[in-house]
Amino acid sequence: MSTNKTGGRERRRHHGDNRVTLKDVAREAGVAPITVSRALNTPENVSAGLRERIDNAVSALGYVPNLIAGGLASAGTRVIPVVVPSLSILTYIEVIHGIQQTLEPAGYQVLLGSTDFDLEREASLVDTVLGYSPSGMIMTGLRHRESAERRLKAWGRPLVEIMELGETCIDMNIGVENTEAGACMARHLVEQGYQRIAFLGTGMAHDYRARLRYEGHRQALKAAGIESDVLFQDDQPSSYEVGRKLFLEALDARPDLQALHFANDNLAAGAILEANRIGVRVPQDIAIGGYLGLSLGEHLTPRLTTVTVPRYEMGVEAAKMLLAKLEGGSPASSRVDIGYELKVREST
Amino acid sequence: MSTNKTGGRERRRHHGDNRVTLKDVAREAGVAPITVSRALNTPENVSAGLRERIDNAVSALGYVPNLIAGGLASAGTRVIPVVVPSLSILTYIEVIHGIQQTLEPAGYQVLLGSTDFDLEREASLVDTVLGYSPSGMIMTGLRHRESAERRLKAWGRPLVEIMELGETCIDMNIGVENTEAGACMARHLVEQGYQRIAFLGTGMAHDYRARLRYEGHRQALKAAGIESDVLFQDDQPSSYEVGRKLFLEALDARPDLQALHFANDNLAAGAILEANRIGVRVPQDIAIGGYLGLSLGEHLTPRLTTVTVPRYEMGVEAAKMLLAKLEGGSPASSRVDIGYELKVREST
DNA sequence: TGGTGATTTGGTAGCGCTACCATTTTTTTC
DNA sequence: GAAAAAAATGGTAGCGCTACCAAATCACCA
Repeated sequence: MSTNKTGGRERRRHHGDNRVTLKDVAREAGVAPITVSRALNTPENVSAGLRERIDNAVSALGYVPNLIAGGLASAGTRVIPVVVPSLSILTYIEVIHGIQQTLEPAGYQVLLGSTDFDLEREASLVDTVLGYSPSGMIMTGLRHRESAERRLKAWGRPLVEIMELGETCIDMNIGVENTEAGACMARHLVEQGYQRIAFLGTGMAHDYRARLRYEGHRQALKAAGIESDVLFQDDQPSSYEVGRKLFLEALDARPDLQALHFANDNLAAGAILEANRIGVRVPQDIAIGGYLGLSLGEHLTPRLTTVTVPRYEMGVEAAKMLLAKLEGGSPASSRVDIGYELKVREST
Repeated sequence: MSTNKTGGRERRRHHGDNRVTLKDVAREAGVAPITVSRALNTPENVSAGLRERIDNAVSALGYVPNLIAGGLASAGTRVIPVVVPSLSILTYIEVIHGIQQTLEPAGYQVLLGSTDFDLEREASLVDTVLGYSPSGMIMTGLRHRESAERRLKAWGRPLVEIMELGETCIDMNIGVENTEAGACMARHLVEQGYQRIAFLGTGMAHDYRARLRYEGHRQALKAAGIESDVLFQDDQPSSYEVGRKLFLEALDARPDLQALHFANDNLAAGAILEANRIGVRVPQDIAIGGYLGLSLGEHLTPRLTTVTVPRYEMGVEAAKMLLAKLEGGSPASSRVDIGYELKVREST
């Protein structure tokens, strides 16, 4: 029975998991706890000899720091909440992937939050995650409830708003000009000689970035002298199935249409796959354009013309901006246009 | 200059963000801090009158609990780390989605970790995330480094291992019998009359669940009296592109093949899309089967025969098992076979 | 009306760590 | 070689919250 070195009534006040603590390491190494703390956090302030003794004690005891305690005592917990509208949309996943691949090697962990496009939920999620004393934070979009915005500003730590670009971000901003991107595809369709062009999207009631792209689409058509404005939409989240549905709906309702501008590649792919099935020729019978640059697009027949956005890279860059600020410096720029690219392929 | 009510040299020892604390609420409501804590955590132990006064103070001051401090003082932090091999594989994303949609409404936050299929990284990630005093945890697979396994056992809190099914889990287990699933598709192909069947997969060196499916495939073929065993593999992660590559490689190397059993639907979809493009008829020229049940499969021409696994549901169930245990009870079962289903469609 | 038990409130002592300052030791300088 | 500066180590006091126990209040019944 290993009573305990100190021999006392070690009843361990709380429910302690009996984890090895910094104190244990200190005892083992014969130094003060604070010195162990230093050896781990700012090794340059500890003499080489002690450092080694402490490192040995750490591995001998299998010590793992309690980040919660550290977070309470100092500041951040090396947690970075990432708040996105949805986890069922590939776009956000790819951004998160980029973020995660960049933050994890730097010793930060990603805390996931999703809002289902509901700004009210976003606001309450902000409250919750701020409770974890995060070191920084990444949020989607530039529009938030006033309460959330106020709290984030008061919070005062590094924050990157992604996906969208605007004048008035809280701290840092990286994204694309959605209006521009929408206009880009519309212009392309017009240049290809199409006149009767529809825009097809989903969930545009809550996804205002999709609305921005639609807005760009309309402006571009107008600029080209096309006044008619055809819109098909659906409330379900984007999927191949909804793309297929919107495609059939459009064919049925407006057989005269020459080109379809889909709000994203999922929808566009669903349309092309259905076209393949029912023998509609793309682009001869009808042209199809998308947005995002999903890899699937390149494997379709015909390959999908799309406006690609470097989603993974956006995540990486957002994380880098955050890291730059976390590590005391400041990012090269606090407002980054990650850009987009029109990929003209055979579907238009 | 608002010096401070107490009038003192309020230098605020640390770097405090000046956040409203429980103490502030207590002062505002005219009660002891501990009472506020109770009003928030176990309101049934506080009289209605006080409860209301405290609630008012909370919203008047905009108090948000510091979960870090709470986590340190009590036990868990209401954080649930979810450790997966990769965030670029749709399967894991869908599982995470299910987990997140179930845990978030219950007041738990998901902490994301990815291992890149490296058990060494997994072990160190386990150390890191345990540092956050999580309330519970979800991990992928049943095989871990001995050190990680030891720590998790010693940790003693709810843990669900997902994706795979086995006799010896650490705490709770939900998943599918990969060997069985692999055998299921192979049997189907044999029953359809195909004899010369290949298995095509990626990253099988590190993805042992894919190896298990291959193993099942082999056993089924053997059981059917087919001794030849053709395997094509690639080291890159699964993608449409790699599926296409493997498909062409197989056609080229073994023109006599009758059926291709792909390790997942991403690969199989890449193959069908390429077949469409180069005019290979599926299944007349060659049959194609997959694994997972990605929605894309249903939109291909021909539609993809696959073994579906309810990935989102697996996430939901894993989270429910965890919640059951976290809330003091115990899950209906600590080992759940989420099952799979052979979806026979036109590609075989 | 006093005594018993149930309910409600409060006090105290940490959870494990680090900021801040004090002390000791080493190095540098004239 | 002594004084001054720099570097290395330690002590103490919390970070904001909750577990545990003690005290006070209330309800109830003989």
